[in-house]
Amino acid sequence: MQDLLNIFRALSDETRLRILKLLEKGELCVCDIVAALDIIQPKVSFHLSILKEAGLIKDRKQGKWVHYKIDDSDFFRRFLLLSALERISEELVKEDIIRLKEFLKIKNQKSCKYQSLEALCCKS
Amino acid sequence: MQDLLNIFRALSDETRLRILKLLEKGELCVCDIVAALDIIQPKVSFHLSILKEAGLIKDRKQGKWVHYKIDDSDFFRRFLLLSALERISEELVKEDIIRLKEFLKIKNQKSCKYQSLEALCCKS
DNA sequence: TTATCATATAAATTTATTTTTATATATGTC
DNA sequence: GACATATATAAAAATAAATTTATATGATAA
Repeated sequence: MQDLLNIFRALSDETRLRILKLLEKGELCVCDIVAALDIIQPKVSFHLSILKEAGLIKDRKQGKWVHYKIDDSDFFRRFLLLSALERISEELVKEDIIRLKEFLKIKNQKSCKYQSLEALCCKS
Repeated sequence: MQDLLNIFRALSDETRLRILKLLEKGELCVCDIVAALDIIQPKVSFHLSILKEAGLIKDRKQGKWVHYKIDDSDFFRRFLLLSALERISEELVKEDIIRLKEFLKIKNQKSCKYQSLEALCCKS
């Protein structure tokens, strides 16, 4: 029961649904999400920890960065996410996506000055 | 979005899942639920109001009684409930069901002394 | 090795939710 | 009409969750 409650509790917050809606498009690191949602970093970390705790997302450490993505190892959770996120219109997260794209563009320009370093870059 | 948040918020509480688990078996009036869960009546009314607000259950007034049942008019909600409640083992709500059966037995003995009144009784 | 950057965590605060207690309302009974 | 019963609601209190601010950690770069 606690397992189920954690899942629903994790899904009952607007910020977390916005994060999930972004992660549906692919893996992102914390700073990407901070930029996309335009909210402070500890707040993002807090919400990511709840989503992770609920088994909805998983992380991957790479150097200074921590990348998060949807955890699709459990069928029920995956299916719940799919059917829930489908019900959130793109219109509602439009601004988030614009800010994310803008941020990724600048980030990818700044980093990777040398070809040889490209593989190490945070280009999620 | 608010609609979706209300649904998940409604589902992220143990008392409410217990109520839903009982209602899956059929319509019940408030006093049945109070007896089954063995909690005070205002608490039950509070949780029922949240479930109703989320569109997960609906009520039907009949004399002094208010009967509640799962609202199956929306496909997404119905399907969400089915897949969620399926994940709660019967073991966990065993006691609730025992108390409910006990209560219904006594209730049906007490009321309906006369055949002619039977149709008016609260026998959910 | 000092500085910087990305992220996490802790503590304090604010806000929201749940629970309890008391009371209101509405229906039906005597 | 006075009383009892089922339920709802309001107010107060208790608990939990989210937000902010400050700081810690750990990796890399200078």
